[in-house]
Amino acid sequence: MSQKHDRRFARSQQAIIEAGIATLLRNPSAGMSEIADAAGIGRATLYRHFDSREALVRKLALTCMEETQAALQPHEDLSGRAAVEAIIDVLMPMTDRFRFLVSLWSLVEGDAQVARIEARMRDEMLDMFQQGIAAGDFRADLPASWMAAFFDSTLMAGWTLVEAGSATSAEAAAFVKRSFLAGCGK
Amino acid sequence: MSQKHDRRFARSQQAIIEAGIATLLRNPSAGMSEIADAAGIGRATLYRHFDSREALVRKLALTCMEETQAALQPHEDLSGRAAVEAIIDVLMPMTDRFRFLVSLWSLVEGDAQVARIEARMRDEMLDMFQQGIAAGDFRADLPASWMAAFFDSTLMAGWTLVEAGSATSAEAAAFVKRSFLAGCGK
DNA sequence: AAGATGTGATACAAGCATGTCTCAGAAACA
DNA sequence: TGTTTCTGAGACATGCTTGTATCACATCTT
Repeated sequence: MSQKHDRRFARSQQAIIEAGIATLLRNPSAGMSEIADAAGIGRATLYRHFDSREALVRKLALTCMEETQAALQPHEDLSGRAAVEAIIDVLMPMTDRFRFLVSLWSLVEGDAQVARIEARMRDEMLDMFQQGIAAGDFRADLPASWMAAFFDSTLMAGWTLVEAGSATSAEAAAFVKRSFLAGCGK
Repeated sequence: MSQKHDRRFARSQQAIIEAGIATLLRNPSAGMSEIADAAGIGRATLYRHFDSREALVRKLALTCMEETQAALQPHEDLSGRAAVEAIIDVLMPMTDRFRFLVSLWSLVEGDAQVARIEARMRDEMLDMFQQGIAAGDFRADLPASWMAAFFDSTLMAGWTLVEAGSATSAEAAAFVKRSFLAGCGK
């Protein structure tokens, strides 16, 4: 990778991304000051890393998508129930990333690159469910588009429970698997 | 009811609420100008009806909760699967109302009255699921708190599908029923 | 150690949304 | 019809956020 920057630069960058996701998730209309404070850096430094608030939000969204995709990469070959279970196990602990995308979608949906990547990820999901239906793993009386929406929303429900303190991440993952597979499997 | 106002006043009020919900749902950071435009009224008039943006948002949330509760009222005596099916049928066409609450929760979660009403509605939901579990309608290996979260999220998934144009409201309702009851029923 | 690079603090200009006020005109009421 | 009530348009002050620029200082590199 390109190591063209100082250690400090990389450290700030990381702090910004982490704090940015957390802060905007908690308060979607947080300003640059609030984000800088949360990251433990000066506002001026934040602007040195990102030209504008819009650029920052965009970068955060892209990062979340990249990380999500990277986490799913190893399980690309799986399909049907096995794929669903693997994806849930991988995604449940990544609360922030996926949730950032779902909750703050309206902030980035206009961006072309973001939209392109999202479309690709969605298509992969649809394929996965389509395959599962064809293989007899999933019920045939529900369209793949519904399964994809249902899957995302069920993951969100799991995170809700974890955030509310009503369940651990592992417990929530179990609930998600049980309810989703019972709701779509056959 | 108290008819202490002009027809115009009532008409503006209604337009503001309708446009407010729709506009803020589309763009959570919409300003008073944008909302007034959407309602087809002047910004000054908007301020005559609501002292501040915060008061407006609060009113919108309370309205959504009232309408939701009023719609559910007639089915209060139902329980188990029948209750779930009835609630889905009633709520699916009310996309905006419930979705406003879910999507813009962070804007109103600080308000005491809003929180009180929300807590009551959630408790009623929990009771409903608890009863269903006791009656053998729902699986006993899933906590009622999960079922409540799962139920809300599945409704959201249905609305997502409708909004994306992938299904009609009736179709989505059928998907929601099928997947939710299969995912929690036994 | 010396130079390069990144940082925090601060000041600053500009834009935007908020909330207030006024006034002329339109619509409702009785 | 005459009076009351509501409205739209616009001016206005204010505060907040954005984005830029500067300077002294700290940290990294070599």
